[in-house]
Amino acid sequence: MAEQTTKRKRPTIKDIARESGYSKTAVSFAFNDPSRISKKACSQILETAERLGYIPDPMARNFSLRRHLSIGFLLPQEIRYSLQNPYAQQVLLGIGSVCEKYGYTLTLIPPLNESVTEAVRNAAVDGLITMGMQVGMDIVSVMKTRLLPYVTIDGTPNEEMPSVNINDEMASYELMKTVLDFGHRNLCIISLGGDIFAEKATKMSLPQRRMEGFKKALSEVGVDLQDVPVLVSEPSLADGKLKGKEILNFNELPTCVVSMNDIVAIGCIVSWNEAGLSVPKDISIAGFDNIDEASCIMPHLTTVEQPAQEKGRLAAEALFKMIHKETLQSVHIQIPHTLIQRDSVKDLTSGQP
Amino acid sequence: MAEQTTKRKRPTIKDIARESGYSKTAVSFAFNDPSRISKKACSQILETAERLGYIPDPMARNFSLRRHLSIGFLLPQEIRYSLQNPYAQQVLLGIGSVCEKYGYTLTLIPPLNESVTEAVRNAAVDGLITMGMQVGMDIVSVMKTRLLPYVTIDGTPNEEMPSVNINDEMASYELMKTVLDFGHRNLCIISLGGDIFAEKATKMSLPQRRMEGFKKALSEVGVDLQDVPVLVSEPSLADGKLKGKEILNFNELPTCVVSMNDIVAIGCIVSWNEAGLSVPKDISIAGFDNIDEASCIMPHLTTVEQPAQEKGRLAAEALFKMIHKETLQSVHIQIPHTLIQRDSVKDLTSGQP
DNA sequence: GTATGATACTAAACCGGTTTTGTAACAGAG
DNA sequence: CTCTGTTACAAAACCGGTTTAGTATCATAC
Repeated sequence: MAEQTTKRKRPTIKDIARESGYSKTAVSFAFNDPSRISKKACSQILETAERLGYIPDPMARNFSLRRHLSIGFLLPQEIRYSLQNPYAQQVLLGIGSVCEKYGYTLTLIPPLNESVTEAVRNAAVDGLITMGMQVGMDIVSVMKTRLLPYVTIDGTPNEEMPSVNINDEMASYELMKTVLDFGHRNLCIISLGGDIFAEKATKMSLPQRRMEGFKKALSEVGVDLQDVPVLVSEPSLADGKLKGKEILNFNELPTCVVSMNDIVAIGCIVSWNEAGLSVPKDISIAGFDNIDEASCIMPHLTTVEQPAQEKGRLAAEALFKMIHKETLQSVHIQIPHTLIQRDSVKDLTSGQP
Repeated sequence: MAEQTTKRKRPTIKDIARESGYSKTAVSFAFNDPSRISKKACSQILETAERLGYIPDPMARNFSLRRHLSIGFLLPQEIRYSLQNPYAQQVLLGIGSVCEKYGYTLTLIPPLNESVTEAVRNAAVDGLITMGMQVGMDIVSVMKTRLLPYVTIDGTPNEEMPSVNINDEMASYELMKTVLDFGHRNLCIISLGGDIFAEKATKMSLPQRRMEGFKKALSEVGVDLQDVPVLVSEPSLADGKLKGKEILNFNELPTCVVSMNDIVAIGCIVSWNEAGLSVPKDISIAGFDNIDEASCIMPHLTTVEQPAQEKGRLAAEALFKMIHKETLQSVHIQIPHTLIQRDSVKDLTSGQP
């Protein structure tokens, strides 16, 4: 009854003030700007703090200073998908290295109760980096209402949407052209899906932009995009394997599969190998991203190199500029891509003079 | 001169109270517990909030409620190393999926100004997961002083150090025994390094524990660990390649390299392939972790499977238990490992009856 | 007609820091 | 000796919410 719970409580600045005989102000100065008080006061205060085990509460400090010292990375899908994708991992790495440089932490924000909007409302961050964000989404208005600076990677460049992109349409065009130049006409495309924004995708979404590039290359050789089967895969090895198997069940096996994503392409190769097929002898495949694994797997993957880390870095640098200037300037960064021709697409024209 | 900066300010709960004609309390209830006020009041307040573009400040809420809704993952080294390591990525994934489940964000905490201790002092989180933490480190006392719950993965199990581990000594013993059973005697070991705790490593650090396992297996066949060259590598593909090249310059090429880390083992294979060597014909190698890439690379890597995601998940679940019970109970979780024999270690005994 | 309780609200305290404002003591300038 | 400026500190306001304690109104019970 009379027994008191021994729930220890952290000492606060007030306790240190009382115990050391100085004021809260003095304690605050001792930690933040010792030049404002006498040497004696400072040492007495710090000693008291040490003795009582006082560490200033980071949350209270941040609240008072109206900052978080953290930027958020809004995950476009459940964590297990987002972080499973090596491309996203590289982007994360790029963002992270900039955070490190500025002494910020990096907050990974998964959808809250399956609601990305809710997650953004509650995010305790100074700015946000998103992937694949498009204008008109609820999230955008929440970020604007919160006056939260944001940058989107792989989203739709727009005046109210600072962005970092490669030229996806051009890159896809080049990739498809390479495949077509090798004589492939019986194709299959694997598009991107699985993210939370997919259902609201507009014409200018990332998969759509890449599809436009494919379409252009196809039309140049007289193939109608409508006649090419299109699968949609989540960006994971597992789903890639699944799509690979699915393709094996086609009435007519394509001579080449073009995937918008290396990890899915690799999944295909793995499942085809398991089924006894040899790549590119029996079937060719091209990917997108040039993740590290693309040059490890046999055969080495023909793909488009896009500097994922660089994307993350640039987005983060732009975001920090906004945070420090406390204004929402609009930036659009486009960085170069490179077509990487390796061994996964067979040349059907060779030997035919 | 007279021009006022048009720095928009977010409306606060006070503004909504004034504008709607109700009190702060009423506004708070409208958002958090509408049953406490009348329907009319609630709708008027929410309407006013909508009109003025009011979203409750997450920081102020969290501060008031003494919570962060975020747990921290303390990166043992610079971000570019930590997140480059597929093993750590899997751990992260495991932690993240639990955060998602509880509606928490996951804060990646890089060393602050190269000081992990400073980073922990300032971390705005409800709990911490660390990797390779050992008793007696400064960080531990900071976490205890802050009354911050914590769990360590791959650290030294200890009464003041809740932990998640496999039996590293046993796993290493088994791995080394496999190599020795295949007749290898001319070995090289690649140990773990590069993390911020390395210099303070005690006898019970992770590399030391694994070394003990190696030592035991070696002694059983009469080999002294002292006679085995040991390299230390950061857990990255790049450093793995470097160590691979270094080994090629040995006076006598080992018949088998045993790495404490798959990513480093893969780096070795890549550099050996580039040098024209064939694995395991010319040189064998065994790894540790069984990352996805271990079964992609040729030859498939002989390694120890440890459930990295599961480690992250268990650590996070334990941490959430502590957070919700608001007490620092000590837990020690050990999970099983599996030896995975694949094709990267040549059987030197076959053909010799 | 008064006590009782529920309803719907407000005022004020609180979370733990930082920062502005104020003041006493003292030094140096004129 | 007075004026001014500086030093070293304290008191109080502030950040933007939540929560406790309190009050007025009204319905119901007795």
